[in-house]
Order: sequence, then C-alpha cells, then structure tokens
Amino acid sequence: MTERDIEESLPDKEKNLSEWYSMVLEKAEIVDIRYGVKGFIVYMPYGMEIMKNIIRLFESELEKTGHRPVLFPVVIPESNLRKEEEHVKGFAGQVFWITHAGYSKLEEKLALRPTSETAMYPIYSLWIKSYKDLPLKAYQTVAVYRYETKATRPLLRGREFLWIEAHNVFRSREEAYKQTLEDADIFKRVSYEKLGIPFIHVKREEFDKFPGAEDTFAFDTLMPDGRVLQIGTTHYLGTKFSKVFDIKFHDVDGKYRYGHQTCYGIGLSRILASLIMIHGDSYGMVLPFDIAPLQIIIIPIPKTGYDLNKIFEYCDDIQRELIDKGYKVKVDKSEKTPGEKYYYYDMRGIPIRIEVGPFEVDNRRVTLFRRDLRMRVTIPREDLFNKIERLRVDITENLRRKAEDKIKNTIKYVSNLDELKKYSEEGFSIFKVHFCGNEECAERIKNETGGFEVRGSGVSEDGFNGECIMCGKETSKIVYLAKAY
RNA sequence: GGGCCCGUGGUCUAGCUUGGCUAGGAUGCUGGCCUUGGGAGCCAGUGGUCCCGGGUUCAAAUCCCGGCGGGCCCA
Repeated sequence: MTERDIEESLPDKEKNLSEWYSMVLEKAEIVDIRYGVKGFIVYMPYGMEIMKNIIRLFESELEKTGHRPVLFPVVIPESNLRKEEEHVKGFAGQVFWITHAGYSKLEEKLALRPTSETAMYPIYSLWIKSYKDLPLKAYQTVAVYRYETKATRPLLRGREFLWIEAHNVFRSREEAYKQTLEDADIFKRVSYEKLGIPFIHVKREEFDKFPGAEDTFAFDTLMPDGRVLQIGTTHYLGTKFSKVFDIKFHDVDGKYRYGHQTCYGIGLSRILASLIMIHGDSYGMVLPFDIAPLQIIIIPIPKTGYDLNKIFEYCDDIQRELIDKGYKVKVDKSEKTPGEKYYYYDMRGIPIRIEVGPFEVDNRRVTLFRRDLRMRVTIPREDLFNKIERLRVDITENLRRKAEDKIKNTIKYVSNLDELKKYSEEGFSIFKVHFCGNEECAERIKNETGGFEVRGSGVSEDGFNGECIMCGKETSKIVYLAKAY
C-alpha cells in the first residue's frame, strides 16, 4: 500500500471539533440548517439515505425480537398528556402546543408529542384484555418535538428530532426487566457492531430518571472532544403508567393485573451525529461499509491518445460484477477531473474507490483505495471480488476497534477529586468513582470539577466497597462521571 | 441560564468604524476551447427583497431600536 501527501480540506477535527462538524454537515450535504426556525433542520438526500440505512438496521433487529411496527398520531390531547403526574412535570416546560385551527380556538389544546407514552397507552388499554395479548411489543420511527431551552445544535440537540420508540407491555416485572437487557443487546448489535459506535451501558441515578420511570438505563457514547452523548435509553416503567391508563389484563387465575411496561428510545439523529464525529477525519466523513448509501465508487482516468471507451467498458464490467454480488456501486463518468472526484467521494465517506486508467486496463489490474486508512493498492482484476469481501469486514472492524480503544483508554477509576483533576489534565475524560447516590453530592461534584456529571452505574459491572468521592460516606456503588452534551 | 460574534447573487465573502460611485471578489451554474493518476487553465454568459420591521437622514448594506435566524465560549 502507498500513501501520499494530500492537501486536507477541513480544519483539524481534534483541535476544532465544532467547526469541523459544521463544515462536514455542509460539504457532505447531510443536513441544511437554513430552514429558518430554531432547532428545526432539513435532512438532505445524502443525509437521509444514511439515516434510512441506520433505521433499517434497528428496525430489522426490533422485528427479529418480536416488535411490530405501529404509527400513532403526532398530536396528544392535553388531558392525556397530563394523566401521569411525574411525566407531565418532566416535560411541561418543553411541550409545543396547538391551540388554534383555522379561525377557531381549539376546545382542548393538542400537544405535539415530546414522546409517545401518553399517545399510545390509552389505545394499549383497549388492545389488551387477556394475558394472551401479552407481551405486546411495538415500535414506531417518528419525529418528536421538544421546546429545548438550551442551545440547539444540528442533529445533536434539536426541537424536532428523529427516533425509534418501542413500547412494550408484559405480564411480570421479570419479563419487563429482561426486555431492558434485550434493548441493550439490540443497541450493541447495531450501534457497536454495524456502525462501530461503542457505548457505555449505565443505570441512571434516581434523580436522573426519565419522568415517570421506575428505572432508566442509558447508552452513552464518547465524542472526540471527550464529552459523552446519550444516544439511547430504555426504561422500566413498572405499573405506573398502566395504572393511570388502565392497561390491565385478565390473568390465568381469573384476576385482573396491571401490565409491566418498558419503553425504549433510539436517538437516530444523535447516532448520525456520532457516526460523523467518531469516524470522520480531515477529509470528511468515513462510513462503515454496511450503511454507506454508495459503497464503491469507480473513477475512470482518461488519457489523451487512449481510447476512453475502452476505459469505460472496463469500468462497466467491474460495476456489473460487483452489482451482481450485491454491492452498491457507481461509475462516475462525469467530466470533472479525477482529483476533484476523489475529494468529493472522500468528503462523503464512500468506503472504497476503484481507479481505472490505461495502466489498469492494459495490465488487467485494478487500483483500490480504502477511505478509512487512506491507502491504495493495485491488484489483479481477478482478485477484485475477494479483496472487496475482505475490505467490507476490515473497514467496519477497523473503525469499531479505533473507536473502542479510544473510549476504553479514556476511562479511569479515581478515589478523590485531586486525582480526578490530575488525570483529567492528562487527557482522561470518563471517570469511575464511588458515589453515595445523593443528588446534592452529584451537584457538588459537577460544580467542583468544572462540569463532570454523574452518568450512572455500569450495568452488570462488579463493584467494591469505597467512600463517596464527595461526602466520604461508605458505599459499594460506582458511577461514571463525564462531561456531557 | 450568562457572555461574545455574525446575517450581502446558489455558496463563501469585501464594503459597515467615518452614510453618498453601476454593491467588489472568489466559488458555483450555462456555453465553448483545452485537459484529466489528489480540488487544472482560458474565454464568454448567468445570477442580488444587502435577514425582517420600524426609526434617524436630502440620502441607509452602513447609524439607532425591536424581532427572527445562525455560530462560538462559559455555567
């Protein structure tokens, strides 16, 4: 493999993440931020193609695990939204309300769903009669609306964002709890394995739970600036909502019981943002093979005095073979120079490029370039398919491994604030500490460490006895601390 | 929540402090020539509610007030 010095077209991602991110979104044509309403953005075709591929992966896993698709209305009557007390309190400040229609004022205000519990559960109550109707597992892929008061940022924090929400009902607490683990497993199979986005799986502290939940579990990933980003959550709701919305079933023993519920949120917009920021480099995006809307681009390289059609035919032949094998392949025959095409497809993260000029045609060879490592190799034409099969796996694995090493190497256990400060200055950005569980301590930690937040305790991680890093109280609870988006 | 910066053809931007010329440039786009192994070059053409509203003034992209939108930093 060879590598040359090539002019970069973006600011250094490590030094100036914000600027880098804005430029990639624009240059790679992911989103258009000029819609003109704060917190609302337009997904451009290329961004939406990637998004749809991400969605397909999650939906496929959800359906494999018995979830069925549904679509509930975007509007929620005020009276429904207000039924579960803690839930309302949690969202009250960020609900968009429809108060008028045409020339008249609505008798009852309608909320744009900030999340769909209160839209779905009244209907769940009608659907569920018997234990035979359980478990009920359903999901929808929709946009939700939250009037964010913090600064909005494209894909990271919007007032409208895409997610998948699964809402399940079970006979028992045990079954529901098992579901929260299945949710984590789905997240691992897609986010980690296919997208190469590693995450820490944590149980949020009492004071940090989803409004109305008994327990909240979250998936936090790491951004290149050392801050963590919540990209998914799953909640055990217990019977809090089922009691309020009357979701009860006739059990085998003839008694009526309330369903145990879970809900699962997959932050699609944020996952796309993570994908861009975690894998990208100074030439733009780098996409894992399986979700790239275009996986292989073939660039013909004309030469004066050499029959261009011969080159095109060679390209077409390669394309035909690879399409037959199931890849997404294009030949760019436009009249732009090869160099300009390289920049274009690099920016968009196309995993593999094939270059075909007189040299390749005359010697029955192909030149391959892999986007993730930016390396070129020339191989015999017959070896192409096998090489691509190998790269398909290698590229995604390489991206995943790099991201995983990064998150693993930034986690450090510390037993006091001085240590935290010291290691933080040395570049560590996620800390494990003993923590008593009190919100006051969490507040003090945040204030005294320049913004490190309690993110919760690692799920299925072993603990040991120690003292709360803030108040010194004896505890076996260990939590993650990190600065967060 | 607090602070700072910004808004000019499709895109990026000069001009604004010190009000006054046909709003200048780059890029893109269209046509042509020439070219093509990491963003080529030349020629011609195309493209503007200077974010919105109000005010000051003989005169506002420029000054003042308000709004909307975007970005950055801090909590």
